[in-house]
Amino acid sequence: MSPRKSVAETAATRSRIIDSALTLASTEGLEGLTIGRLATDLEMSKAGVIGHFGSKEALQLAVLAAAVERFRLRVPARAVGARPGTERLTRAFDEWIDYMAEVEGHGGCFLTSVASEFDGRPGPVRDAVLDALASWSAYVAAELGTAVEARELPPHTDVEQLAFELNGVALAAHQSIQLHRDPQAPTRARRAVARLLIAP
Amino acid sequence: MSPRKSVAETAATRSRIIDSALTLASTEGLEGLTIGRLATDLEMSKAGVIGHFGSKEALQLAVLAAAVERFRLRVPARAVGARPGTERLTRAFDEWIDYMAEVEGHGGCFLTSVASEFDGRPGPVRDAVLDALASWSAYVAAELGTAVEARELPPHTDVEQLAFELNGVALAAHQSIQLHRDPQAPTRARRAVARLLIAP
DNA sequence: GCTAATTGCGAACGGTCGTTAGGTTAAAGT
DNA sequence: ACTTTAACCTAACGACCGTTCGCAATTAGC
Repeated sequence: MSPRKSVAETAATRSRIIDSALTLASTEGLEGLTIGRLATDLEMSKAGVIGHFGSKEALQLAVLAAAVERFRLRVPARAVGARPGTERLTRAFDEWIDYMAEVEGHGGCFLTSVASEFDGRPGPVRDAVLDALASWSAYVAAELGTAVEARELPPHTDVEQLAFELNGVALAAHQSIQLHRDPQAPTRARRAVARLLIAP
Repeated sequence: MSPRKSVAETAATRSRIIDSALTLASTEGLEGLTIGRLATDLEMSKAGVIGHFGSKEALQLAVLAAAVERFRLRVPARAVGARPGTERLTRAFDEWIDYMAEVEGHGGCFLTSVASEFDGRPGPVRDAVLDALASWSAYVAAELGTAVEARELPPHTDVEQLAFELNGVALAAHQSIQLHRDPQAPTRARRAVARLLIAP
């Protein structure tokens, strides 16, 4: 039927699968994702799809890794230009909020959704989620530490507490956008971040 | 085999099923809940289980309704004793946080989990979730309004904004407890609520 | 040009899914 | 005492699940 592709196109097919899987999993969940459905969407056979990964769990991990990479490129990478401290953090949360509000089918921040889906389900997927969130937490904590040192925040600031509250703002934004589809959510979230990061 | 039960015990069986389904769905999700698995846990046949509800979706709605009722009895009902305004709201969030931190197998606030699971899945279940959350939102907004009238909060308070941020605190608590199993989460959440509700 | 490796397909596997039909048994109504 | 109703069962249904096997087609290495 179709002509065979060169080896260089193997990676292309792989990422085509992951792209489609990301879209599918953002509505059905990472566990609700099925190989048959994925194969239909891609106009491939089930064997052709799973052959690239070996098992469903490996596919799930690959999809998650792709989502994490996408988040990294979209959020922290776009904030490197800003001055370390509150400025960079504000920028990063700004980007995150924009990212969640994009409606190009990928259903908000995939990582946030999967974190909720797998919170009570031990295994490699949960571990990978925890890794990604730990990395993000470390990033936020480091920037907050810088901000305190630079006196942008009061010296007695409880960094862990502030990180907790910032995370809450992001989660509230995610829910407002995904569930309630409230167009004011990004504005509210930005205001909340500002209230936390700009010393009163 | 087993003796037939009286009609009065029909409701008992029904609630036995719902109880078990709540436990199961709090780890597997409401969609990941399975009639076969449920029947095995209850030592019943699949037909015996589904016969009480008619379809899986009806079962899901019944489970959700039970979770909502449980939340109502646990959170707002326990706050009626407190004075309307910030006092009652603080009490309500206190109860909510305690509720989420309970580890008796029911996996935190079920409503919060399902809200995330069905945020991108239209249908009766999503509608029921939206109803429940709208009711809770109205409750919070009303108490905040009372607090503003009573000058417990500044007159220029943006009630919607404050409700958004309070919701974020609850979501952060849910994630910290369920995913990270951080024993400090309740303390952090209470501190965050206090920072929002006690005028600086 | 020949061989080896890669890529994807078709078909099938045992298993589980939600749902339904029909039968059995006990309780309720009269 | 007899009938009706309700609760629950076994058995089966078609559909789909993830996974595996063998095979055809194409490319890469030599």
